[in-house]
Amino acid sequence: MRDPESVLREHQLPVTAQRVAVLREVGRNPHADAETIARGVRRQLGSISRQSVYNVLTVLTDRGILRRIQPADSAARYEDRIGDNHHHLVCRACGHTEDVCCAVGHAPCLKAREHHGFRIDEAEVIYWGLCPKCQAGRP
Amino acid sequence: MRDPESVLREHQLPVTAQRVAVLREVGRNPHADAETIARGVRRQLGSISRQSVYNVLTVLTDRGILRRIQPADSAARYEDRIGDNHHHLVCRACGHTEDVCCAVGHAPCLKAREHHGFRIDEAEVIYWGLCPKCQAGRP
DNA sequence: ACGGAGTTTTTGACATTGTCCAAATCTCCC
DNA sequence: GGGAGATTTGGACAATGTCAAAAACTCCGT
Repeated sequence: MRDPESVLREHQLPVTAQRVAVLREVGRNPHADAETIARGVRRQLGSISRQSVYNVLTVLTDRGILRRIQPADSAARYEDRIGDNHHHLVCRACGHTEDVCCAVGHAPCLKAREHHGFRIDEAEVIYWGLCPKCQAGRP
Repeated sequence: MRDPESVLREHQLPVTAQRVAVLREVGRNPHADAETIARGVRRQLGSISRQSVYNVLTVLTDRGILRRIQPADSAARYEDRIGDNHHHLVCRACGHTEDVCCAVGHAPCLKAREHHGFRIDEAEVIYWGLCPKCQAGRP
């Protein structure tokens, strides 16, 4: 992710310490959940309210600056790698998440054959399995 | 889904009124969440504890009798259509969920090109969009 | 049928993740 | 600097689950 402050300005969002710090945290720590991000921001700023973390993440996600992913059995996670339509590999045991390139090609990489009248805007793919560590028996 | 009682016996699970009722509810109401299932079971049995609903759903899911799906922004949902590797169409506005056939072919219908050492057991695909009703402006 | 071992259900407390609201604070622009 | 409007904060609240121990039930052999 580029300089957080510039990113905010480009999107005409007021620049606040909280937003800058959250963006920095997500850049440093892809697939982090809200609580992890909050802890990181507290190391940067000293403190931040829980509500602000959610406010910021929501605004940034709505503007398309961040992407929210929400695998089963874990809190929502955030990443700043957007627009390249990659997918995720998630460990069933420890929740560890990795990016994988799109299985097929360009976005949208998949098209449902039937759409039941839905207007589809995204195909999300999650590969479930066990990460190397959990296969070895220690999560 | 076939006769709930037979299904339980085949899996060597003790047959209890709660399990039978939960299975019946899920069969009747695909993609229902735990709370919806609990309400349905209460109509059948008069009452069931929240914990039992979770116990039953967990046991049945672990045995592969039910499948749990957990789209972002909604509670876990359950279905009894398993083994055919179908996927889901989820409405971003109202959460309404529909089944769609596998986009490519047989299970597993997708293979990640990189696997980062993960042992992958399932590829889950969720198509996000707006259902016909929400497109029309009333959810 | 009956008894009893082992499983399941219930109850109630607790944890996590997130939202709502109003007041205080801050950012941006003039 | 001043001020309008947006953001952050703090505290209560909601939804979705999980934990643990006691009560109830199912199944199996007799």
